[in-house]
Amino acid sequence: MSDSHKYVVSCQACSLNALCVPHSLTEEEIELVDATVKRSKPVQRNKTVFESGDAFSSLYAVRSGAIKTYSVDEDGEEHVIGFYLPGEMFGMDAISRNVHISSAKALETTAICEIPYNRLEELSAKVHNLQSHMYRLLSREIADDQDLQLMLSKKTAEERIGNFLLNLSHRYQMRRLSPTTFRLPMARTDIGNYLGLAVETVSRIFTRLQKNQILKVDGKEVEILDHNRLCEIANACHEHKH
Amino acid sequence: MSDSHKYVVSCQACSLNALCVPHSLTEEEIELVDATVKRSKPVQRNKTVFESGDAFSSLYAVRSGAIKTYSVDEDGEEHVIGFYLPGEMFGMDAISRNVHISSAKALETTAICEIPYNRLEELSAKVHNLQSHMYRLLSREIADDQDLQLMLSKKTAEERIGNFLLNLSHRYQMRRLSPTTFRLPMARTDIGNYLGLAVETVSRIFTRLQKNQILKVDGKEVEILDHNRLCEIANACHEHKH
DNA sequence: CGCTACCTTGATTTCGGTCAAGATACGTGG
DNA sequence: CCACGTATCTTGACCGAAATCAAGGTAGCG
Repeated sequence: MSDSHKYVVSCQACSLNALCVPHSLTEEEIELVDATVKRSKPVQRNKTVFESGDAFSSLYAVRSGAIKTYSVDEDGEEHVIGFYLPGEMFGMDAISRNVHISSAKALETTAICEIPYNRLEELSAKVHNLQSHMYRLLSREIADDQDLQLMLSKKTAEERIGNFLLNLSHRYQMRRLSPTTFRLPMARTDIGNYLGLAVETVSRIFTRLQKNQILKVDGKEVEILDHNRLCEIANACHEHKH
Repeated sequence: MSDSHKYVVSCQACSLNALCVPHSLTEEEIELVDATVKRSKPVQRNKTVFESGDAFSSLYAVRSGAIKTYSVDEDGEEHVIGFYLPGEMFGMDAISRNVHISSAKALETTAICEIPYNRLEELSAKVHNLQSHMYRLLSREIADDQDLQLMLSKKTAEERIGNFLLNLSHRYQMRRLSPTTFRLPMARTDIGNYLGLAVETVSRIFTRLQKNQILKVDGKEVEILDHNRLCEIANACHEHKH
C-alpha cells in the first residue's frame, strides 16, 4: 500500500485531518481512531458548539466551514481567542480544567467532528503514534499562541493585519486551497477583536492595503496581489535601535 | 499510606513538582517517573538552558530560582515569552517541531530538572495517570497563553501590571510562599517586554501604585498592601458600553 | 422592501511610546 | 573596603499611532 494512498485515506476521514499527518499512523490505526469519532450534523451560523462553563467531554475538529472561539467577560464583552479552519482542532484549552473556559461558535454553516476525550485518552495510550501526535498537536497550539502573543505585544496595527492575512493564506494553502484568493469567514469586528484593534482600524488598513495594490478587498473576498510586500509589512522592520 | 504522605513525596521529588498533583500518581508510579529525571547542576544567572535552534530532547522543570523564555527576532531584539518559577515546566513549545523555537535563560542561579522527552513519551504510554497529566499540563499552558493574549490585546498598561502581579502572587502562594511579599526575579525591562509595555511605563506604574498605597516597591522586592484594590485595577472595569 | 448588522471614512482625543537626563544599584578589580 | 564603570531604574517633556466619537453607506435577510 503506497504512502500516497495512505494520505488520501487520512484526508477523506474527516477526523483525521486534524489528528493525522501523512505517515504517522498505519491504516489499521487510522481505522481505530476513526471509529471513536462522531460526525455530528452541521452547525448553523452563530450556533455554539460549546459554551464557557460547559462540562468538557470532547475535542472537536472542523471538517468544513469555520469556528471562532471566544470568552465573555463580566461586562458581557466578547474576546475572540482564535479562528479554526477545516482540518484544525479546537477545544484543547478545556482539558486542564475539565470544563470549557471558552465558547465556540460557527462563523458559517460548519461541519465538525466530535472526538470523545476519554476514548481518545485510552486509545492514545495504546497507539503510540497517536499519543505523540496529540503531544505535538497540543505543543503546536502552544507555539501558535506564543506567536500571537508576540504579535499582540510588539507589532503595529498594519503588521498585525499583514501577519493575520499571511497566516490565513498559509493555512488555506495547507488545505490545498488558493493561498492568494479566499473568503474571510469572520466579520471585521472579529478580526479587530482578535488582533487587539478597533474595527475602524481594521477597515482603514484594509483600504490602505488596497490603495497600495497589495490587496484586493471586496467585502469578505480577499485577494493577495503582492505577497512579497505583504511579507515586508508583516515582518516589522521598524527602525533598528542604537 | 496516607494521602498527605504521598503529597510530601511528590513535593520533595523535584521533578514531580511540575509533573504531579496530589493523588494523581501512586508511589510506585512516582518512583518510575522520578527515575527518568536528571537533576543537573545549577544554572548560573544569565546562562541559557537551551537556545532557539537547539535540537529538542528534553522538557525542563524549575526546582529553585527562575527562568525566562524568549525569542530573538531578525533585528536581534529579544521578546520575552514567559517566566517560570519553581515547580513549573518549560520547553513544551518545542515538542511539535522537535527543535527549540525559543530560548531559556536563568534570571538568577537556578536549579532545574531535565526530563528526557523520549523516555517521558514511553513512560506516559504505560502510566495512564502520567499521560493524562501531560495532557493537562499542555492544556494548562494553552489556557494560560490565551489568558495572556486577552491581556495583551485588550487591557491597559495598569491592568496588565496588576494582573501580572496578582498572577505572580498566586503562583508563589501555590508554592507555599508569601503571596503578599516577594522578590521579582526579572528586570523591569523583562516585565515591560513580556507585557508589551515600555520600561518607562512599567516604572511609572510601579511608582503610581506605590503612591496609592496599593504596593510597596523597593527595587525588586514587592509587597502587595491592598490586594482588593489591586484586583479592581487588574480586572479592567473601564466604563461599560451602551 | 425595509430593517438591522456590518463596514467605511473623517475629526478629535488619549494612552503609552520615545527621547533625554539623572539617580541608584551592582560587580569587579585595585 | 573603596572607586569606578556599567546595568538598571526613575522621572519629565513631548509626540504619535490607534482609540473613540460621529455619521453615512452597504448588504444580507426575513
